[in-house]
Amino acid sequence: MTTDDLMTRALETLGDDGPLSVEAIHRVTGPSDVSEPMTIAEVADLLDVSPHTLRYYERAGLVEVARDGNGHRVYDAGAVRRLVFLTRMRLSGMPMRELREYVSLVDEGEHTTPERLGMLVEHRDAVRRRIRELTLSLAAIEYKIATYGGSTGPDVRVLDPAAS
Amino acid sequence: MTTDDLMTRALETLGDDGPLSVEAIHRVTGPSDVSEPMTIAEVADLLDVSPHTLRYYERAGLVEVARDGNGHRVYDAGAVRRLVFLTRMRLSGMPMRELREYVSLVDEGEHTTPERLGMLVEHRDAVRRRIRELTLSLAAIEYKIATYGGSTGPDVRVLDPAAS
DNA sequence: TCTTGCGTTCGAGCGCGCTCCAAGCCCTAG
DNA sequence: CTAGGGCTTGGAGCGCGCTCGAACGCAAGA
Repeated sequence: MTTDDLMTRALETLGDDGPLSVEAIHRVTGPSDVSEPMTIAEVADLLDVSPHTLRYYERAGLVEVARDGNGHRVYDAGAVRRLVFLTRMRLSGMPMRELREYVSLVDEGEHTTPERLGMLVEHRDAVRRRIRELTLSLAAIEYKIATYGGSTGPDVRVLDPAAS
Repeated sequence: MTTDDLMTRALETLGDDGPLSVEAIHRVTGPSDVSEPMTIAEVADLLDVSPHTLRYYERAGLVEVARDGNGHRVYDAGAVRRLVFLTRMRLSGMPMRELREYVSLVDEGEHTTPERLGMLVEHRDAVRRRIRELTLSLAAIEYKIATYGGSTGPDVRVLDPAAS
């Protein structure tokens, strides 16, 4: 296991029930030492994605990466920061298409800031909805585990209609 | 919009911050009037999936559905209950492969109960992890929105290194 | 009667996000 | 000198979960 990546470390940092304090978010949003240029393997390790995926993101136009004398990729602080952002968005379910759109807005300059903010807000809402959906499913799964009788549906009614 | 499906209704029922009380879970796990046989369109509507998807699940061996005189599918209470379960598991991210495995365990009989329970527990843990992951991403997204300066990375350090 | 609409089947197609392959280059260790 | 390992490229391949197309059947309504 590559237990060294950002997300894993952040999750461990927070423990099992962190209230997501401001400091926690600080740790989450910026724990890496973005200073020295990194190789593709190092970045892959940091972000817990494969080098393949990093090249794929570059080909998709999501990030520009310089090359050293041997033609090898060199990820500077800016590239790493962008990839941290990109992988976080991917992990939270933003499709590649939107990411491409977002990045092209960034490339267009300052005046697209409102639009970008709009995308972020929209994605935030989508993530919130997804969390609520999962939370609901989780409750149902836990309920099923607690009352497990087999078959695909020990339906509630069967057990205790009076409880409501 | 098909606002009538189970999940949507459950989400509305809970409001925006429900503590997931027992009654809430009752409502979530068994709100449908499973009594009369249903047509494919009705089930699709109930579960907010397409008829295509229902046929696909059947082809995949996840559920058996009877036919009426015209060869049309007739979903009885058992089939509907199973499909409620299946779509909930799908929605919470269980892959088709595992669902097939689960169902085949059900078909094998009572003695596979422990194994099925194990699968549920494993899935429950996966859902919990996913929720935590999303919650973390959400915090980062909210942070970015709150401090939005443009570019792909107003990195924390840039803003207030002293805050930690 | 004829059209409309909902259903059926089987098989093919598709969008997504990687993931891998093949051929080649460069550097280092043995 | 050679072998190994890590990197490069463009393009092809893949697994997943649907989603759709084509050809057809049946039944109710204009």
